[in-house]
Amino acid sequence: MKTSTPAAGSAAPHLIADAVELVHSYPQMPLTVDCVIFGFDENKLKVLLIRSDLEVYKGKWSLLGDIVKQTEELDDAAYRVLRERTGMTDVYLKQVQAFSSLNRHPGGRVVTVAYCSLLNIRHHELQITDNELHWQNVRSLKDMAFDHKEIIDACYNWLQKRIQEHPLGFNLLPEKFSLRELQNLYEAILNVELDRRNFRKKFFSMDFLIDTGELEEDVNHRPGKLYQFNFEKYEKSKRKWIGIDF
Amino acid sequence: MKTSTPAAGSAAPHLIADAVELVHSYPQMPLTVDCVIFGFDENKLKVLLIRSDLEVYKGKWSLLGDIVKQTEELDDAAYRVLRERTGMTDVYLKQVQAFSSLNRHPGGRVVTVAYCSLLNIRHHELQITDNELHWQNVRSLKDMAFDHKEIIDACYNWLQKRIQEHPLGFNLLPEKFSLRELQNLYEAILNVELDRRNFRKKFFSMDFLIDTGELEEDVNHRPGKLYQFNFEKYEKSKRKWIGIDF
DNA sequence: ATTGAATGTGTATTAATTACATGAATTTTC
DNA sequence: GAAAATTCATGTAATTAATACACATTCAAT
Repeated sequence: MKTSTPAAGSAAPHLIADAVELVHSYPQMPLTVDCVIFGFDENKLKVLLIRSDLEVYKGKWSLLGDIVKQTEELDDAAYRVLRERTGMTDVYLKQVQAFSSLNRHPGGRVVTVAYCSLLNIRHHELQITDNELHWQNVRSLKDMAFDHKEIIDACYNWLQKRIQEHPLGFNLLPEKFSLRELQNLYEAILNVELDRRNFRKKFFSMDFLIDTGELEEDVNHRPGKLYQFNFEKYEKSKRKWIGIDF
Repeated sequence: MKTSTPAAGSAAPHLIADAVELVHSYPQMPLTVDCVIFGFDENKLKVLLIRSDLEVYKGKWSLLGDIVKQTEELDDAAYRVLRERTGMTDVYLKQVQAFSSLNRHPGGRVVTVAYCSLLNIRHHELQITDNELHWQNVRSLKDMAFDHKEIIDACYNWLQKRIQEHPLGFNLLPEKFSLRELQNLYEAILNVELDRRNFRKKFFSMDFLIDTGELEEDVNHRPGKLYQFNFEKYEKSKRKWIGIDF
């Protein structure tokens, strides 16, 4: 998953043995990943939660997470959680932050690395059959297990910032979307109201939207045009951005 | 260091015991922190390195890092490294990213969390007596131990981005600085040339610079005014920032 | 006193952001 | 099927921010 810098791969065996011995002397601790999985539905930003499997937290909601295996990279562990829980593979996923409070887990010292994931709540692969799972409004979280409220807050802040600088939002929408849907998404995530005309102007001037020529269906008013995001063109443009401002 | 959400602190003892048993069944692994300590000197961005203590990496430079203790938070471990190595306490320090490649350490699986630290290279508390330490130009790194080149690159990218949105840069300068020094800092970090008049206009319009009334000394040309950054005023302003752009 | 080098400031141009109003397409209502 | 209601689609003027650019001032060195 991560590009790896081979670490002294061809060094003499006794040197490696020394290093191995050193590492064996290091204190060890359990490491987990927790996925903050965002979805967008009914014009609200949602997060996917599961009932805590700990009796101490009975009834409380928690994030989807798991231990990191001895020979597993963090990204892979997070993808594994996503795959096992949602059945989805090509999902947006980024590491956000490690949390290490000593008392964050009632069972003892557990360090966790939080990941932010974005997916389309209507995606056909997404089979949330487990009735212990549910999508909850991001702004009505309370009484969560562990430090998961804090973790979600961190990921939500991260998302609010990131979505303004990178085209992440499209991961939350269907492949084809109307401009109104896109604006609703931004308004929900940023918790602001935006002027429709200026919003459209902004996105059109970026010139990354492809007009599919299709129209919305099953909508009880004049249907809007459907667009796709031109990821290919975006990748090529890669703007260099200087704008000191604080 | 981190605000901690007490985890089911008052739950029944047998429930805690269950949780403890669960955590004991988790795989464990060594965890370290690595500090990317930036300094600014001779109009160049520098990073503080130390000779690797591993024989496998004999002669190569590495970051300042250490193991995370069983009952130590990540932030505290990073601060400890800073304190022990530089003698400095009130230092800018932020977690950046965890690195977990399986082969990143020749002695076996070691996950590390990278921190970005900024300090004034001339600070009187900074005692780099150890001649195994040295400040190296960020843009002339090669042949580093572990994946430390990759870690520095990540922190450097993080810094380039962050410094445009938050007043971090001042941590690299003396308390009182000239506008020219400030501009040199930005130019060095962002690797661009900026127009002097527009740069000044920009900073003055933010209105966070305090004119100390003092002038530069020991400079063989017309001395510039010395300014301080008004952190207090900045903290109060906390602009809310909406600017979709990518 | 003259030269050199860096500081300090202002203005005109361009680009980006904001505020704001009307006509067109489609569904619902009567 | 005509009228009402709703949402889509678009343009322009005013403001604000970013950029490009030139000259007078201060101090040090000679």
